[in-house]
Amino acid sequence: MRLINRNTDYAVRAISYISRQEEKVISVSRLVERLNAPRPFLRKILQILNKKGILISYKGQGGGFALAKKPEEIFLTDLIETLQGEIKLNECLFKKMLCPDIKNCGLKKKIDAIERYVVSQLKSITIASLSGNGCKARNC
Amino acid sequence: MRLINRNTDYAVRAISYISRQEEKVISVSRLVERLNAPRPFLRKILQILNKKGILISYKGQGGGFALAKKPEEIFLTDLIETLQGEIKLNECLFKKMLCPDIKNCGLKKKIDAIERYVVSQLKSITIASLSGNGCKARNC
DNA sequence: GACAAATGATACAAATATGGTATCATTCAT
DNA sequence: ATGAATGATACCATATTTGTATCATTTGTC
Repeated sequence: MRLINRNTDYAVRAISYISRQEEKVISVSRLVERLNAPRPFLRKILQILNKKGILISYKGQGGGFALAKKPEEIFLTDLIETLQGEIKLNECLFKKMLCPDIKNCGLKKKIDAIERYVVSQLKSITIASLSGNGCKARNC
Repeated sequence: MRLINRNTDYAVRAISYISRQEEKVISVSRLVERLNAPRPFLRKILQILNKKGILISYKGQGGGFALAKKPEEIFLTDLIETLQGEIKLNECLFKKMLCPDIKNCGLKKKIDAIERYVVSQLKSITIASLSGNGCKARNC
């Protein structure tokens, strides 16, 4: 039961790293070196972030990835939703089969409330808020 | 990314159901019927809850499972921890490999705070609080 | 224009977690 | 004694997560 998986974690590290460099465009080779991430796996992640408009990619010699937004505008929820899918702590496991009246399920209501809180908290986290923190830990 | 898996969900349903019956001891056969759960799977769950002191089992003819505690004393966290393991939203994925200073990781700190909140909320949920709610939905 | 350095796209595979099955042993009320 | 129940445990199927491999396309440099 993890809120953040490896996709997202690599993404956070990569974006944080890029955001701290002088140069804007950083190659995968450099990221692989710094993050100790498996190259094809990291590439896949970066490609997705590119498609989603969080990064911009440049092909050809001297190419790589740059931020498409300011670090203050990249939210953790964006990364999670892009790389792990919608944030749903709740997702009832039985649907109509077992639950004649899912709307009145006490458990669902309570978990829903928790979920709303978690999402609201995650929404407040940006790459900038992580880096600013003196977070050398995540290699950012 | 679910807070509650099928183990726990079946457990909640089973315990809720038992708590609402006149008789104290309920057989697996009856639970299977009411909950529409796969018998061997449910048995495994009930056996674990028995070992953990949440249920009491009675062997032999007329046997089955009874609550070992009052519904107000059975917390959702107990069930989750017993059946899914410790509640850890956070669990850093890279340990020492990548993180030279995990204690100062900004992301970890933030997720930790969220985790504390979630656990505190889950701790406030008991079987009684679910059943009392008019929760017919979960077949309790 | 040729070439090498980079990403784009995509199919495949290994490892792990989750959900479920099967079977035999043991206990106990009748 | 017997049958109805749980105890213990090994196994299997499926889904998800994590990672690999490969070929196509783009682009800067000579």
